[in-house]
Amino acid sequence: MSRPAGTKGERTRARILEAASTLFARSGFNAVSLREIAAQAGMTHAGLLHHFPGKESLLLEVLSIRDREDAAWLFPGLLEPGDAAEPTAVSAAERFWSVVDLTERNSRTPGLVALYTKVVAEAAAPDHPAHAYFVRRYQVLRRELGTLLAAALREADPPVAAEPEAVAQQLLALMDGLQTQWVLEPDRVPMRRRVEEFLALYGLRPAHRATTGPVTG
Amino acid sequence: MSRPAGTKGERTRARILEAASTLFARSGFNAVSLREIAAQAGMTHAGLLHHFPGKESLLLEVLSIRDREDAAWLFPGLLEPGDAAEPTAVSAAERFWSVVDLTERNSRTPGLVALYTKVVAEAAAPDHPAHAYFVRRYQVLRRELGTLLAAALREADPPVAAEPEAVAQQLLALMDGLQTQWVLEPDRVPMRRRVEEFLALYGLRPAHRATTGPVTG
DNA sequence: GTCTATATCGCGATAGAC
DNA sequence: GTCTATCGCGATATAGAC
Repeated sequence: MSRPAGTKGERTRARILEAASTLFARSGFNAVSLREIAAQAGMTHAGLLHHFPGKESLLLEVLSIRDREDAAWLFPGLLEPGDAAEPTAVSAAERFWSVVDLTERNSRTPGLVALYTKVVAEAAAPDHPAHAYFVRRYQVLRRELGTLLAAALREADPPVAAEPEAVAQQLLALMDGLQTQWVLEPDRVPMRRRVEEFLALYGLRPAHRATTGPVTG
Repeated sequence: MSRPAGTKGERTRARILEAASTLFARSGFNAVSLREIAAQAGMTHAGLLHHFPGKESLLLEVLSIRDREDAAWLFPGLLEPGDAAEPTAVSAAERFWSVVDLTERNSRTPGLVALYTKVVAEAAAPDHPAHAYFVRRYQVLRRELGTLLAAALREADPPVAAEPEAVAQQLLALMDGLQTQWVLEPDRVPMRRRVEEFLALYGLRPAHRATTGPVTG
């Protein structure tokens, strides 16, 4: 909470991001104007646009911070090798199921889930500022999740012969698609259950896990 | 191609939709202005907005026309009972696999797929003009696809005991999620193959189908 | 009544002065 | 690094034309 270290520009950026994060989470994307965000950060909207090229990129930055926090926990050592938690403290199987837990976590922040879905959809355009980011994101997730899945499939009840990266791609698609439906109709879409049913088809079961609460609430 | 029948207002609406469809498919959503669409339809942008409440709803209408064409073929008799093709000309199993074929068809129109994904994402907001439409769309798809799946599961190699609507929900989510990834990286996402792998887990295989080309090219 | 146009608003984005 | 000024945009209200 204390003032972040760094240059004045970096502190201003952080101030803007905090204001944007609060307002987006509260009111969505379209309903919030750059002028509001700028006012909350103590500037005009043109001043804000000196730090971020546009409104869309502001949303992307807010979401990718959250994304990076998740990734740092799930795949320690992937990003900044600095101060990640002890790398091999948890088993591959445990970390795999914590990926599934993200589904549950997302259920608690429907506003941001909807925004994330929106940004992914718009990033389809090759010239979109977030395009390269999402391409890389899915590549990394497929590979890392595939590695965890390979281990889990070997340990499965009868070991299952399946291409881990293909299953990872299916799993990521299933989770994304369930989120789309869940955002529309939360009560009719038991995300976690559908994911577990899917994994059970490959012989993967949650086993006896404590309610670890693996990711920051 | 000849002038559509109906009142003047209906003809104007059709003219606007044709202009919008052309321009959206060519340049996407954001890059096209209401003023351009209106000009191509021979009016001012305010005149256009007399027929459609906003730009978003214009896109929704364009996409839902296409959606309705698909639905009319897959689930004859669901909508206007007027002149649908002979209802029981094809078996449930055949119609089920033609749903999967839609995935292939979509691969040929990446621009519209991206727009569709974008609209679904934005329709998450309960007050969005398309919200009710998509809620109903997924309800109908789950139910109808569930019915087809129930028949297919009974005929499966060893008959599979699974909740048809739950499998339908998984299948729809998988297809949506695969589209998201495919739009970003067409070469790395073999949609059709992933869907078939998934259905094989439930004992469902395409069997010996001719290359029917079930939906209008 | 049905349709279209003019006028005005706040918006996101850009250019240039300080 | 922040501002003022300006642009075209989507949207709304309201008045006018058929």
